Amino acid sequence: MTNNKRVTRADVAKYANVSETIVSYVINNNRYVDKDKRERVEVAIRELNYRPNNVARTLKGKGSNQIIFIADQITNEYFSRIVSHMDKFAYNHGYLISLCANRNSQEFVSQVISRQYDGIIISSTSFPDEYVEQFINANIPLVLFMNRRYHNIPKNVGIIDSGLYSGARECVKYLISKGRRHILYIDRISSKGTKSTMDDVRLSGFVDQMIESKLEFTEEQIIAGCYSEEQVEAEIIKRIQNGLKVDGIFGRNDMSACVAMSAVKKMNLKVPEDISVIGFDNSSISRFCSPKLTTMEMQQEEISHAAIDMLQMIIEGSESDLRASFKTNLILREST
Amino acid sequence: MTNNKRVTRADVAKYANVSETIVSYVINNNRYVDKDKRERVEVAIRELNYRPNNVARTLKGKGSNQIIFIADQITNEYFSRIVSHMDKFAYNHGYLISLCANRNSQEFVSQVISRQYDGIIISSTSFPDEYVEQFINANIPLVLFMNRRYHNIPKNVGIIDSGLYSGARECVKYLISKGRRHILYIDRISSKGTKSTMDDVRLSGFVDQMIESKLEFTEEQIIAGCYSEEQVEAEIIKRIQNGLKVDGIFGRNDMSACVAMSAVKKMNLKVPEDISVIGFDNSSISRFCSPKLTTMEMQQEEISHAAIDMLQMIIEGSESDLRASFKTNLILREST
DNA sequence: ACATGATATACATACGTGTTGATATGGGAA
DNA sequence: TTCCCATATCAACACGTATGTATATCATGT
Repeated sequence: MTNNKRVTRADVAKYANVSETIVSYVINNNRYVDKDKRERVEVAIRELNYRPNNVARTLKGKGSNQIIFIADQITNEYFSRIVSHMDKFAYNHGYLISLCANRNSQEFVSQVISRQYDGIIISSTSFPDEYVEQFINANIPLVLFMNRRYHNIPKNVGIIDSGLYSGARECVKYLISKGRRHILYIDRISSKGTKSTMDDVRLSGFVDQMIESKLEFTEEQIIAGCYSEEQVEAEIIKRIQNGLKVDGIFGRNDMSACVAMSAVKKMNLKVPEDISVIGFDNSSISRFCSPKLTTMEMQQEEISHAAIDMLQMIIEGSESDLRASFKTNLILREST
Repeated sequence: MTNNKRVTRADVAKYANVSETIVSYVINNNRYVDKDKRERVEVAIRELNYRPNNVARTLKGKGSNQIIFIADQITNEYFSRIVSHMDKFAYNHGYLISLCANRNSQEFVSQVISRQYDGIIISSTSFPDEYVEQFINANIPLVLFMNRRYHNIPKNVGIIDSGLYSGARECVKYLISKGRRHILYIDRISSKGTKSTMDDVRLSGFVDQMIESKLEFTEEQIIAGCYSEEQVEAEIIKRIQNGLKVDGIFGRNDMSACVAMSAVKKMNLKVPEDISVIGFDNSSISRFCSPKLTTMEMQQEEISHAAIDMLQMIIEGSESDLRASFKTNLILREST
């Protein structure tokens, strides 16, 4: 085991026979430094394998080069793609990403603030407004995904509409264009302990479009709050057997839609002949299930790029437009 | 907009009319403090909403309470489950997790070291040994997933065998038990720019078991290095049409297995009658594809728990066993 | 000749915290 | 009394870095 003391700026200075200040100037490249000394410092840095301590720099106010991404559900394919893209783009800007899910506590908020992240991205249907406000008051650069409705967002907070709301409306319209009138909405299958998602924008989009298109619509057409696939299937079957008329199903995500398809099959009905099914996310199950699922694709890469870019803008303090909206893309397959 | 200066220990001291040192003692609870003053400090902390700056504490050597998880492919369901579990367990220990994928550069290694993470977890088939060594030399607590072979790992580095190697062997044995003799291996569909995965333990498991079971085996039975589903399908069809005998297919993950099933269907062969197919990961596509895929389930929650626990052990310096291995679990469905 | 600007260096301070060592008080035991 | 220990406090330093301020040298232009 080699000697293990952290190599510091003082070591470099000693090795290069210059003052610490010179070393600092070379590293930050913001002052005149004699050519000869500069070279000696560079050699010393390489030789000693020195790297400025990021923690100390952060304390001095240079930023932590870290971004935190606050989400709720991180365990689905659609989300992991976004994370992956963000990770990539963030790194191009020199940032590392911390990820966390379902941390809706004051304790957590305080921790985040005390860690001096350079920026925060929130994509959560359950993260309370009150906590978002604390981040805003702490003046931390912030970008929000409009997975749900926010109120009174200042101009210096980035907002990204990833198209979920309009996408959900598109889904309904498409089912209508296929002659469907009696549409069921299947919410996501939640893991225990997660809140209800009644302010989810996909659901809002669904409801708004149903009303705007003057389709008949009651609460019975929404299946939500289920914790297992079996429960969802049972609910669907029960409602249809109780006389609810259904010729179309809109799954909040592809998983929900697939579960709905199993339920339909179990009732010896055919997809899409008897009931059309449409999903959301264009995840891999939508391509491999049978029949293949018509679904809505999001511009995940573009969205991720926009989020990181916006954050960078805010961090740099440049006065640019911090609102962006994206459209979803309908992928036609066999289930409609 | 409220006044925005960071509230610091000095503010608390002033508010409570005590010295800064007293505040520190109250927070760290490591010295005698007068009961009255203690209460005043506690009130002040609450009133001012003070929280010790994590960055400054880190600089003073108290640890950053951050862990970094280095991976290669983070965009699949199996992995996102592990991340999700880790996030949960880590938070219970007071840690936040940074996530990053495919950062195989010296620059990145230096960055990680300079950020003073309390621990590192590596699950990558491509992260070079040389960099791992740097982490070890820097004395950063480290846990490795045996996704590939490592050499000369010191005793104070945690190692977790998640069962991929033995699981792969189980898959082969199971196909053999079903009377299959001519088995094809389908590697993962890689995104451009990723390295070949010839030291992947699943592949090793496959090869070793094929040889041990004395099945005929040539390189032609391995389909790897493809960048798209179409390419994989084409390769399978080509080889079979060229006369390669195939009655079983082992997909490195469920996605590969599903693609293989499409190829088989396109040749008007039947799964499982003509060719048995087995996957790996028990991801959701394995339940929704048709026929439903036999696959191998990993103990993701237990593995994640073990990783965080080990890291905690190393950080605390307690002398415990830092080796753990898990078994996979065969899930029988329709494809075999 | 002088003023000016570019080049070049170093000291001292600050970021917000944890901890050492010194000091003070009071009570009980010798 | 004197000694010891528990209680209680705080000034000063250290972690590793960035930078404002001060100072010095030198070439250039007037």
